[in-house]
Amino acid sequence: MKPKITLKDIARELEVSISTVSKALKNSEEISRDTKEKVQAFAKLYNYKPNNIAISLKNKRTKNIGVVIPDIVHHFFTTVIRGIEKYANAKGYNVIVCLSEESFDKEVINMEMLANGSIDGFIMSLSSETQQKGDFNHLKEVTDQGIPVVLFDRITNEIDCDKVIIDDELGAYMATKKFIEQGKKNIALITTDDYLSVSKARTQGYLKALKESELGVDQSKILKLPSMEMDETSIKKFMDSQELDAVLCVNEIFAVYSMRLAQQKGLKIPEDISFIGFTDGLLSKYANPSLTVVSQHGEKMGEVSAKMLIDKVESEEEEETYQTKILEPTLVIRDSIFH
Amino acid sequence: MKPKITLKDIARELEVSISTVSKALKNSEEISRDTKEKVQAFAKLYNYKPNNIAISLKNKRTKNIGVVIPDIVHHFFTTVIRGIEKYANAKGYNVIVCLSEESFDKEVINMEMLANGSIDGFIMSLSSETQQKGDFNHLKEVTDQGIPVVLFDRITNEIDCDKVIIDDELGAYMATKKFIEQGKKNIALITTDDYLSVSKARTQGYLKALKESELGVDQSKILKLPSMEMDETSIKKFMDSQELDAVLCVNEIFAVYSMRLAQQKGLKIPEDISFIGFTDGLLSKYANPSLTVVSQHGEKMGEVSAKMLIDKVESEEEEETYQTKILEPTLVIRDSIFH
DNA sequence: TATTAACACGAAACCGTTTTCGTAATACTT
DNA sequence: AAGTATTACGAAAACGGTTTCGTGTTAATA
Repeated sequence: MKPKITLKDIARELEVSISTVSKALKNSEEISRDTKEKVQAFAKLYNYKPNNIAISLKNKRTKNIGVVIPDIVHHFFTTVIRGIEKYANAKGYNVIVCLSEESFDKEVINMEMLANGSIDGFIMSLSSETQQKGDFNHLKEVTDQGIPVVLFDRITNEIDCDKVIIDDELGAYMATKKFIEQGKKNIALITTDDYLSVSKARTQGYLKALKESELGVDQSKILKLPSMEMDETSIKKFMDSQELDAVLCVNEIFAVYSMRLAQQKGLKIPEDISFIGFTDGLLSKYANPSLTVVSQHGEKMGEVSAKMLIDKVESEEEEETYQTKILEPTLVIRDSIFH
Repeated sequence: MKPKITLKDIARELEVSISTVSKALKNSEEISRDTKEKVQAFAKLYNYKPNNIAISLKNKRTKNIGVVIPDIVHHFFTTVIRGIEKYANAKGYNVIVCLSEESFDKEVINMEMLANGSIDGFIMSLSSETQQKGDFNHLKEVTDQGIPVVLFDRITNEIDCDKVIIDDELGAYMATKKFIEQGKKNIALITTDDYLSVSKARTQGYLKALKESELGVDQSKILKLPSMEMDETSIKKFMDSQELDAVLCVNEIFAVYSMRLAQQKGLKIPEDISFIGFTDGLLSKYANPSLTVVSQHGEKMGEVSAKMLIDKVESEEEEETYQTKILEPTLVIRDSIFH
């Protein structure tokens, strides 16, 4: 057990003042060559490293960023974290991850825990409960205190801050259009209630593509589930009640599950029925057949979010100008549709 | 913009000393009822919250725990994090996540970043590069400084600290035994080189089960890949060169991919060939057919690790006694084998 | 030789808390 | 009335750094 050594220890040992040690270690011009060498050698020998907490207190900067997300088991959030981590780490920042588990209360508690000095800024995606309630006071409090916030994916327009999203409407539009081009006539949508900002946008994209075509919209071909939670019964009932030849799903799990239902009915994919999902995860890649998806570029989204946040944290000016970055989704073509 | 209020602000405003404010807020007996009420009311009005950093500096306790893992995109690690987060959060701790990306250097850098006061302890799983090199000096340094460490899943015996693993050997043994019981004769293993502690243990379980049976071991039925990275070519070559009726894989991706290869050859699962993987992730559940797996109970593992760490962090005594918890794996039976 | 400049360093404030200890003012004994 | 106990508070140190400013010593200048 060799406990951490402090400036005071070095100062005592070398019989100089703490200030001298501090300056010597920073190679200050003020200190003589001799003293600097002595101090630096001693510091290296005893492996001196400044205490982060003390520096944070002095600088009022922690070099930590708080990430509050609804879930970590979903591939999309996982890749976003990776993107954040990558950028933040390169800039010398650490990432504190908090999970709201889709709960408003947990989101609030997590933010309060972090907002008292632990972090320099937040990157977050709203819990479904928060979007449903429409209560964003916890965000307002934080921004009021001057703590920078970047919202990604699940955002709200009621808070002024930087935002990063993908063009979900465009993604769904592209996917639906693809179905139409390939001659599909009965195109279903499996989504969730509109309170989730992403689902709403995706539904709009789907509707837009259909309205532009001669097919038109058939409300009975839209299944709105209460949440992103898997609900096998509802999906099965929906799939059984319809004559479909294409299905667009708001995530990859819904898509893979409904593919299986179709296969069980003896339908051939993609000849009889085609599928497209959202989120380019492991599931899509290794499903059988592999699933065509709208990729959300989670890692990129994480990097962009981290860059926006850190830029704001490190900028001197107090300009209150916020931007919303919209990333382009891309269609990753796999075997669940015609190539 | 209303910046954070400090004790000093309250003291100035109320014309009392900082100490009085501090004590009043803690409901100290020393302070008169009048003063306490006045201070508390003022604090509530201005939403005073103590600064975490200052408290950390004073207490030499951050209430942060550092989690260093090789990867976050894999389901197993993701569930472990969730388990850690859940337990840690309930205890008032925050979780700082760092990714080593299987790189030794990143692991070292991450630990050094955190070891200078940012965290009270580490929970980690070694990067493959670290296990390969066998260099654990960064861990030794940290434990030498008296920082508690809990190692999970990918561990080493060269460091004295608490450890949490599942009985990988048993898991593989159970799976292989299952194949044998179901009359399978040509049982393959797709794994990685032995430097990965988990792969080594799993291989041993596989070998043990075969040696106990009349089948015996056939080295040509074992494929050792250089890492957990997907290597489609090698797996395809291996699967093509063998007459197999059962395959045990060291993760779910290998398993799902080799299932697909078998299906492409026209084999029926599980009649002609059965599959078992490790890791009970989304992939296993939604694969077609669904994949039987050895579940590692990641979330449980995370909770146990967090509990061990926090117990150590909060214990007064400096007992240098370490334990290794071994969790039992379970077989989750799905359609890739006979029920 | 007196004045000034350069050099090398230390004292002290500061970041925001907690906590020990000292003490003035009041209340209680005898 | 003198001594003691209690109450209610403040001063100051401490956590581990950074940074400003002051100062004693030496060297350069007039």
